[in-house]
Amino acid sequence: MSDLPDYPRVAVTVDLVVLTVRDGELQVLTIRRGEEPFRGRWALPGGFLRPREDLHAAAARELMEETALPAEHVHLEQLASYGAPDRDPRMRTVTVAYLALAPDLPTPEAGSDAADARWQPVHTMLAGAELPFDHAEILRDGVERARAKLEYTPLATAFCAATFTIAELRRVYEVVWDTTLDARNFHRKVTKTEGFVVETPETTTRDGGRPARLYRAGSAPRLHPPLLR
Amino acid sequence: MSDLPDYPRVAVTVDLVVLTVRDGELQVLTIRRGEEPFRGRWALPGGFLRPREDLHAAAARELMEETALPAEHVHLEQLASYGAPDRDPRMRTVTVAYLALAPDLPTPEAGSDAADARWQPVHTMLAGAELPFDHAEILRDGVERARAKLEYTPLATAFCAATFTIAELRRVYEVVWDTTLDARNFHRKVTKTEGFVVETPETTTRDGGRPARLYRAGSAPRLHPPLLR
DNA sequence: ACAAAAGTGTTATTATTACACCCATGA
DNA sequence: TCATGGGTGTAATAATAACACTTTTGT
Repeated sequence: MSDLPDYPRVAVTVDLVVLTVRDGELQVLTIRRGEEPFRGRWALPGGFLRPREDLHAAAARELMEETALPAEHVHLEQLASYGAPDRDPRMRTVTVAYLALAPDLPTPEAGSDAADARWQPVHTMLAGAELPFDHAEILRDGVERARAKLEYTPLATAFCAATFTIAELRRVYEVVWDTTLDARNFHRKVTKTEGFVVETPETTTRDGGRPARLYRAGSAPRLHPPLLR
Repeated sequence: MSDLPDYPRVAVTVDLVVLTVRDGELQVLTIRRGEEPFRGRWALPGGFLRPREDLHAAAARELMEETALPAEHVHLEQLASYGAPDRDPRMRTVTVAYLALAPDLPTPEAGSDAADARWQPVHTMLAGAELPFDHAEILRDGVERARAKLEYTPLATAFCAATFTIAELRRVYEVVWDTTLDARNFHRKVTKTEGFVVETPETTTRDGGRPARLYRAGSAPRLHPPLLR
């Protein structure tokens, strides 16, 4: 690196792909833009990086500010960065996208910059040319990341509440992967994979039928062996 | 996003983790810094994003400029972005790191900005506090990405020449994972995994012993089933 | 009693592992 | 001929998949 009054400064933003499983389908959090460009359009939440702010902190702040989701229940990881020279018509921007996975929470409130905030099905948002900027590409990448990570990490638990049944966890896999899984084999596999889930003393009948044991997320960072699609 | 004379511009750089397998160990391409800060120290190659340049194009350009490696034989993918407010003592920077995997090529020439360029063992560069900025963290993340991707993608072929023997491919796995693998089972697994490698008519005796068939990289984007560590 | 969902048992198939053994070359 | 690494066969073990069956609740 040389020194650089001659090198251009870029506006850095953080955008969020916040996914949840709701009504049996994968949904993404969208905000209605309150500012130009694309005012009134549904878009991914995001905003500018602040002068002395870390990237991850900026993502967590946007999650709070724009969506009012309780951050402690949300898994947040960096997804990728996007910097095509013309991705924003106003100026040169580079955005660092973050992927957030949330349990099925109440519809979020709109924050200061957003006129409205709403969960919408991923397939709807990717079907037409709904999303502005390169948000469709970012969303596709986020969904693909989530799909891949369900295989070899215990990340599916991030879509569940603090305690959950094995069947609820299975529905996460079925929705994200768009497949059906054998409930009985899935049950064995999950409960036998070291560190994936931890048994609690409680049971629930909220899914109907025989009471199901409730589990909490385990501490294993990876699944051995992986759960293959 | 609101409009933003009030929002700060950030200097965006691209840094490269270029890995290869050389002399039976995993090595990383380093350049000796020709400028302050950290002049004279070994660091990851990198440089500033240009005004109308895409991120991937900037990474490919830096690979050419600073290391003079033939880009067509190098796998290049985005790794992650790093933006701690004090990561560069000069100014606020965000760097988009790219991971490059190269076959065992001749020692690269130094480019314009670098006083020198050299392959160095990864374990050496991570042992002390050799690397400036947050380059040690970036290198660790790059190595971890490479290790993980060998399991479920055919990426190991990126460390090999255009044609390679199964044993050469196995040595890549052994070096990157720091394990030993059963040569006979590895051979079967690789040749039977659909789309991993494609047989060529040629053989070679460059590894000694009985002539080994040469293969090219296949077209499968993922390995089914994965090759587990 | 019945429906619904949880959870266990059993078996066939497939994948993994370990290692004996043969093959084709250079020296 | 011997050493070296390439490559195939085979049998034990382990993981996966398919599905019959029992358990425990709400209605």
